[in-house]
Amino acid sequence: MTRRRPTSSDVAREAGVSRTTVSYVLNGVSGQRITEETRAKVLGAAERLGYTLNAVARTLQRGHSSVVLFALPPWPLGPPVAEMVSTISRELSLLGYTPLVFVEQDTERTNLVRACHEVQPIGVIAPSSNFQPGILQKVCASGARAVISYGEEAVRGAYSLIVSQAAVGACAIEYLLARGHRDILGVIPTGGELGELGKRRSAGAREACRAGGSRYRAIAAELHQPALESALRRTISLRCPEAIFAFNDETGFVVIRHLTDWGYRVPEDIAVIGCDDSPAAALFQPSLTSVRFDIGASWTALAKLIRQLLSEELVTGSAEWMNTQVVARSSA
Amino acid sequence: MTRRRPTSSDVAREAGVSRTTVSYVLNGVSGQRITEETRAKVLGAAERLGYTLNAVARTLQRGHSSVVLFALPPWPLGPPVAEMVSTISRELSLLGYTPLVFVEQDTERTNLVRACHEVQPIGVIAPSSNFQPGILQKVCASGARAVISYGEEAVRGAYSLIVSQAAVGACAIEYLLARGHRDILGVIPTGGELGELGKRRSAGAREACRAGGSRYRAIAAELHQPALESALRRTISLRCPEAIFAFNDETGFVVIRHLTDWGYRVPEDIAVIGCDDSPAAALFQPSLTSVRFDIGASWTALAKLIRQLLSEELVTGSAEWMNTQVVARSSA
DNA sequence: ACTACTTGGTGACTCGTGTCAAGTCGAAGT
DNA sequence: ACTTCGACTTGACACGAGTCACCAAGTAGT
Repeated sequence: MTRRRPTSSDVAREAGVSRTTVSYVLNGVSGQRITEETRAKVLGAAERLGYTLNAVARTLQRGHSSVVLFALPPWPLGPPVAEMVSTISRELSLLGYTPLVFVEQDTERTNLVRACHEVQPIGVIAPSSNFQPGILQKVCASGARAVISYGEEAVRGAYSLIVSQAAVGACAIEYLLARGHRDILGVIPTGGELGELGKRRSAGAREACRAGGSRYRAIAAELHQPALESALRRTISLRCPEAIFAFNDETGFVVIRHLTDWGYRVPEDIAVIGCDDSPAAALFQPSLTSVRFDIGASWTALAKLIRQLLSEELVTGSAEWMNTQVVARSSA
Repeated sequence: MTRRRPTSSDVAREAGVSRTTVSYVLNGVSGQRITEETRAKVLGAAERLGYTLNAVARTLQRGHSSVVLFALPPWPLGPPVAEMVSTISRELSLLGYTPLVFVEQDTERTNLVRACHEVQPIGVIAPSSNFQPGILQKVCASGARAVISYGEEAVRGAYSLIVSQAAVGACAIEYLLARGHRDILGVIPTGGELGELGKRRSAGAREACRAGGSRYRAIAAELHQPALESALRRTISLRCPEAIFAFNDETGFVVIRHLTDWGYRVPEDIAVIGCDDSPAAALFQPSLTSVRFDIGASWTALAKLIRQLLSEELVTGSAEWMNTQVVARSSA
């Protein structure tokens, strides 16, 4: 039922020429002299047989495929990341590469290396947290010509896109400072990679408060748990903050709900700012002020960068790759 | 800098045996007699050299890799899909396969075939809308041993997971009928693939209403646009429905916001039910009743199915693969 | 001492493509 | 008649692994 795909030998036989000639014609090799007539014969035979080249064989011979592997961290990804994935996919696809997404497992980080061995991608884009010592070398040894890391810190030997979560926190704080708030409380969820993200954003917030001469406290607890509610109540009754910086919009929703339940008015008594600018933020009552961040101003710029990296030799460098911006609504 | 990876020939040389022996030892081929001493020599040499097998070469020889390609439709994917992806990834990874995600382009559907040629996956999981005539055959010809389709309709020749959007709509309506509502309005967004989804859910809703002896109207408009607001107002003033079925939670939020702005009480005057059970649904005021659907009750069951398909010959069949369930909250 | 059989291991071929060096055959130049 | 091109073709090797058929040495049987 599943017929064997025709090979270049089949095409050669059909066209009555040698396999070498077929290869030269189909790859448009320059420096070889081939008559228009022969070209036509080969092309016609390939067409008739429905020839498609075996990419795996070419990968074996070249040492790398045309796949660009895009590794994603294991935690659930929101709409901005989804958009990033689909846009980069489209751009790479237009450039003639085959974009594939690799979802990391929280258990083992070396799976990225396994995936690289499996498809020998020409390019790899992965979170910087993934590049434990030795990983980059293994990825390169698998044939990758360009490696791009994205995340908080730079990776030596890879082109690093700095996506700073600290900057997100700082952006939120600067907005609150500009509104005159001088006592700010951070609410940060714990647990797993989300907790790691939270620490980063909170650290950026604390630093911004220090620089702006403002007080900063933070409470950390698991979302949707009674522990968060009680910690929040205790902290607030101890000393009521002027504003609350929520790790993300969902945390913001929870905080606002509790505050209003307890009789606080938002934003009159306590202002609340979230992060991520999720769709629900505009619809919530009161509507939630949130930090919107675009990972990279222009996707075509990223695509261009990737093409450069792939066409030339392995280049290293780094770039700030995050725009943050507060979307002001009624909660702060 | 990027040293060549050692090959099995290198291991053979290091161990002082032939390449054949190395292959037999490393693959644990039965029916071959190999001394414990030789085994140890080979294993030791492989260890010393840090040998890792070149998967591409094996793919060339076997005709397929250990990659399972998971194709995703081009529209933005919500948290449930993200969870599905990450869970299936984990399960397949545990089974020894290499799961990779392929994000389809809205422009060209044949890109899936290109990706298959590039990595020659052993298994392919793709939306049923992708299987235009001829596509399945090409995917199989690229070496795939198991093909699973998911979506509204079944695909001949592939194992089909029926994921019925109509059932989601029907589930919502049945809940409303049980609550005694007899005049229901559907609010469905338009545009692109989301619109396609909407039509399906709305059709299921209409059918359920017909079966239950209830009236059903639907309005379709682009979300967050004035057109939706005016259409909603006009329709309601014409005849006030007892309940509103919103295509998804976000639509539900918008609807509730408008209704309360206009002085209607939810659910006393008009009940509202959403779909997707998004995190914000519980936090919204009033909290939004929503249809939760698990795509497949048990992921391990799906993993088991995949393993079966991969280990045995190509099997076809189909299964209903959707559980719907209403999460009752205050809005309906 | 000859054959039969087992043990332990190897040479050679395969998968499909790229590419380089060498060879062929006709036509044109001197 | 000899050389020199142009336009190919041919053959060979490489990429890295899997695997079938065979072989040399040792052992047992008669």
